[in-house]
Amino acid sequence: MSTVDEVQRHVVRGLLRGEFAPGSWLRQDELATRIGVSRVPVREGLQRLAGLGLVRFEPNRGAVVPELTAADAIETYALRRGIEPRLLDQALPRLSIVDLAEAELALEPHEVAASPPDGAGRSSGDLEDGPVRGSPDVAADGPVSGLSPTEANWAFHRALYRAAGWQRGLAMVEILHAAVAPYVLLYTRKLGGAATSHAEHVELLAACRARDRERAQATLADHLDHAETALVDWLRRDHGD
Amino acid sequence: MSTVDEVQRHVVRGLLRGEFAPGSWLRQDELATRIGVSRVPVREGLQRLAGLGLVRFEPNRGAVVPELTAADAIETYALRRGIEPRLLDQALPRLSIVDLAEAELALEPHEVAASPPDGAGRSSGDLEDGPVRGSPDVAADGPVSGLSPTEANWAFHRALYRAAGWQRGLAMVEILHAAVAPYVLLYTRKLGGAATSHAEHVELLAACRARDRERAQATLADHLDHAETALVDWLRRDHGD
DNA sequence: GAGTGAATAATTGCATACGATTTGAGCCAT
DNA sequence: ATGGCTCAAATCGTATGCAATTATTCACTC
Repeated sequence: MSTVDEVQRHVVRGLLRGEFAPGSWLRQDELATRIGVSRVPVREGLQRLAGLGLVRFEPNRGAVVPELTAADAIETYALRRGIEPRLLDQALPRLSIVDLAEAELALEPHEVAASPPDGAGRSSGDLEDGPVRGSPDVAADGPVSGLSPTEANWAFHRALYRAAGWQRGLAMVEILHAAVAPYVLLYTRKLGGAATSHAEHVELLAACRARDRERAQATLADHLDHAETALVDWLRRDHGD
Repeated sequence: MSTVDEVQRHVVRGLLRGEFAPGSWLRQDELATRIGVSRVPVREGLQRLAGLGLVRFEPNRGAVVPELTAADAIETYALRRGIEPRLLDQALPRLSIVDLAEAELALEPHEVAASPPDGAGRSSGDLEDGPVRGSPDVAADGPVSGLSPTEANWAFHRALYRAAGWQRGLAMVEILHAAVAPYVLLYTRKLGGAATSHAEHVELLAACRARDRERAQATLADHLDHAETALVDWLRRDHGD
């Protein structure tokens, strides 16, 4: 895997785990030393993510994790409603035992103590921790252990969509998931909205096992509706946007 | 506009105009000298496009314009069917006179002699642009002149979708357009399939003017179906995939 | 003490440089 | 001629360095 790929993975993972708070700056030096490369491949990785819309480059200020408005969230879920049902439809008859097993695996609770979003990189000078030392560096992505809720959520959906064989569509949906992940994490931890989501996942998986297209589609539609409502409400209420 | 943005524009434009044939390599030195910068921002721009899926990086071999299979085309149009109707739906009640005028403008015939795909993205050395200063060609996107058919097509759709205010969705659709553009150009020029597409555009614009949602949606659906059929058929027949 | 402006530090964006990898040409043996 | 081997040219990927921009500190005024 190329260095740029590694950088991309590192940052996407960080986003899914809530390590990069919305509005925080992704310091190139910091990422470079953390990953162990120079700033050049770091910048290239960030540019990839910029292409995907997961970060935004501001002239002479670097890359920032975009903050989400309620309107953004509505758009994101509208796009998910446009894409995910088609992916599911395409994948459903092709789902292998492995896919289903992987989805089931992602259903187990995985909550992990993620590095709390420290308002990272925010100019306000309370980064008394000295240089960025001692991050456990996570490394290999082999065993499925210590997934954040959003990581597990994406792993579940991806397992069900992958069989569609739509690389581009899968990438697009991953982006949409990652785009809302920082916020989903926030409201999940505050409101504990994971219960209904989990139940819907179970139901969706059962429908997929039964190859019951109609039930699967209905469940997915409900799932998206509920997730959108929860996020948008939270953005409007607790976030003032 | 940052240098990376300029590179991105340059390459996307080249793709929409058919200047970079599918399968050809995007030589970093060549792009760098053509645009008048070093290879670093060129690479960053290409990485952005890689994030968008418009080019693919192969280790130690650089960036290549991906070739499309019939399956890829089917996926692309499925995604367009998932996204574009929603964009149109959202935009329809918000369309301004300017949007409609812009769409109408894009309807006029614009065929221009594009640099024919010269096989492998080999340097066509007649583009020497002495000064290292930012080349003033290409310029802003103000006047609509000399658009390739695919550029005009995208300009038309963009004009109708922009009012939705969905930045991410618009970007996604642009990617989908650019991804098939090289092939659409090829079969358009060979088979002259532009006639029905143009008629559908006219009809779609009229429906939008009348704020006739149902008619607009039906027209768009037909439009996508026809475009997909034409492309997929061509890929299967004349391209052997 | 709050506001202001210059000096300093931190950070970015890009050019250059160089080792590493791939491509291609020439040469030899078969 | 054809296939394989060697070496040179082309090209890539990344580290380093530097000018330019932005952020922060701090002395100074009111």
